[in-house]
Amino acid sequence: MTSIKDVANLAGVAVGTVSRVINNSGAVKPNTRRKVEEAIQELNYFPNEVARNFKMQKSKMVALLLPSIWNPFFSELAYYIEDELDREGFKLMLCNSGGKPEKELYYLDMLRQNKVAGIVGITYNDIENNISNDIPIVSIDRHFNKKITCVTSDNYEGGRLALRELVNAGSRKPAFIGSVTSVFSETMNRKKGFIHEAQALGVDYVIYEKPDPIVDDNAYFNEFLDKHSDVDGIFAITDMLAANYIERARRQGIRVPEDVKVIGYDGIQDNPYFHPILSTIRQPVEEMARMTIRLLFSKIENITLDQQVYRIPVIFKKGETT
Amino acid sequence: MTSIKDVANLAGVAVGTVSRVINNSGAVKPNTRRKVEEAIQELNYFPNEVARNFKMQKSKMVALLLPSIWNPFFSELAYYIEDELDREGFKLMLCNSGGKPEKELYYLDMLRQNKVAGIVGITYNDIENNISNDIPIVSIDRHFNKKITCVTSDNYEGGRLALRELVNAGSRKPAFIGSVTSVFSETMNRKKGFIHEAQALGVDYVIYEKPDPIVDDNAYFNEFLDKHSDVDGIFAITDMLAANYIERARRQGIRVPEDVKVIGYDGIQDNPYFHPILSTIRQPVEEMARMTIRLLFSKIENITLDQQVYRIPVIFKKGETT
DNA sequence: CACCAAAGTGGAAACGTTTCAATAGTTAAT
DNA sequence: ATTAACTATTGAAACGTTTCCACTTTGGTG
Repeated sequence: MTSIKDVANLAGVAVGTVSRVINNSGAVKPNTRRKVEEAIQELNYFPNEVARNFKMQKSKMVALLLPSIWNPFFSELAYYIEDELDREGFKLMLCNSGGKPEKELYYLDMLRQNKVAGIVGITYNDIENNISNDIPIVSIDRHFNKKITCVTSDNYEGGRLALRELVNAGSRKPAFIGSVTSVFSETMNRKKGFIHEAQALGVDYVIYEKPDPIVDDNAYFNEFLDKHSDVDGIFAITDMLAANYIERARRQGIRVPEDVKVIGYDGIQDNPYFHPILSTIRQPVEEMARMTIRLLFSKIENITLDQQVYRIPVIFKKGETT
Repeated sequence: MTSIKDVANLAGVAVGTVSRVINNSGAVKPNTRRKVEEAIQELNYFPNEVARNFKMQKSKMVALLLPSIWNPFFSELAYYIEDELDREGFKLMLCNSGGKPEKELYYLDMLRQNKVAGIVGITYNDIENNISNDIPIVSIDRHFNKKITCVTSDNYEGGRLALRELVNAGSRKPAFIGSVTSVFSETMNRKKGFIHEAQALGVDYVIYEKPDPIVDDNAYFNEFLDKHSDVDGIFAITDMLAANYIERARRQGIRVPEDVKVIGYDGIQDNPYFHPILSTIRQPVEEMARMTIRLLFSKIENITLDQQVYRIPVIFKKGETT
């Protein structure tokens, strides 16, 4: 492999000079620069990024640690994250943890050994104490404490919005359905917003949560449909859960939206080919992704941030289910 | 940062010895090993992977270069690819090219500079001539020539299977719809199989292709629906196109599957919550992903492969549209 | 007991950069 | 013509490993 030394030899200058030409650092005479550039051309030289990373003791690699890229919400997020990283010449490393704590820690260790510049974490477990202080992290939808900055959609307002939209659509007894997740999860605020708005409006409501992880999906839904036959509106904590509910309700002869209005959360449907087209609280995925990376860049550059949690507004996207 | 030297000092041995302990290479007395391990513990030392990569002139990083991770087919693929890589301690770098040739080349350059161990390429353009020989590549669904090994589903058999299933479902005049893609694309064999099987069975058929990229989607479908009102079966080159067709047909009062049977290709629906549930030729995504990586490992280890193209069998997955 | 092979260990070179102190070259003012 | 003040360049050290050669120790054999 041709190295900076070969270029220096051919151009008749010292390696330091070549380095300065490549990096546009320090002063170089136009004439010298030309000679060096010619040598680079001639030898088809390109800098060894690995050697650079080694010398500099830092890389332009950011890791995205999430449960599964297969999840459409995450894959959209990943798309924009990669795009934003690329704008600054950063690269993305993808790590699927499966949501397993031990795998999360395993990856965290690996990332430390690989001296990544930063981490975007979407984790189920509290990684706060297992991460060395020197590596910047921004998490999405999980708020641990001040070491890790959190970006999230405005779950609380989303919950309020969902309740209002259900009521607007005619629901008299709306229900929130979801799974109990980590105490650190920001998504629980969807429930909180839902409840508060129902109370503010004086609306009767139901909360129905399943323990996470799901042991018996069928049992969960059957019990719900049995117990709460008077419910005429559903706010599901995710679009997938909403779709799942609708499918099961349909089998029991419950019509959506005629009998029951349904609103999901996420906005994963980006094409109108599959039905039902969900009414949903749309997360501004692109904005979240880009903000996450910009915050991460700030942390990498040691700029202290003024907030611990950044909440991005959501919008209601009307589909066929309200 | 604590280095191998600190460990050596504390343990009272030479750096070489510590290295041998860490890598289990060469002989080390049990007693010495213990001392070193204690020092490692005490200092909370972990090896600097970047320095290692530098010294070894190779990394355990594999890049996945594809149009967009947002595409559900690719995100499933990426999931399994990462999983298979991880089994051998390899890491995955994700690159979205947007299908743009210049971005593909830009990434290829970057990957070369970063000395990745290998590349999985899902590209729209012929990258064959723009890649240095020394970096192993396996491509998915694109067959350029012998330098790049190709993994693909058995598109030809998939096409034949689709035709047969349409006929079985009662179609008398099936049509193939798709976009004209790169000549290197293996996916064109879907059409070939479809045609051959139709001819073999003596069935009347229609081929309707749109130029890629799509300039006017509406015009495309309107023209097709106009011109070919006698068509009673559709084999769409992808599931997304099938779903798109169904939606448009529905608006014109065409019922699926009563009036027209539809079969897609890919098998992207992994949950039964959204309708229509497509009848489709399911690509064995997991198997393709794992085989791709195993072939890549072989190339990395300089094992010569016996084939240029590896075709994996597909299956017909019956949905609601036939 | 002397010798030898094998096992264990030390030490230094090398990988390709960047950076920095030291040196050389240039310009402009006296 | 000398000097001062820059500008440009050189050359070497350093980053944290691995590897290889040379040296030392160990254990077994004649």
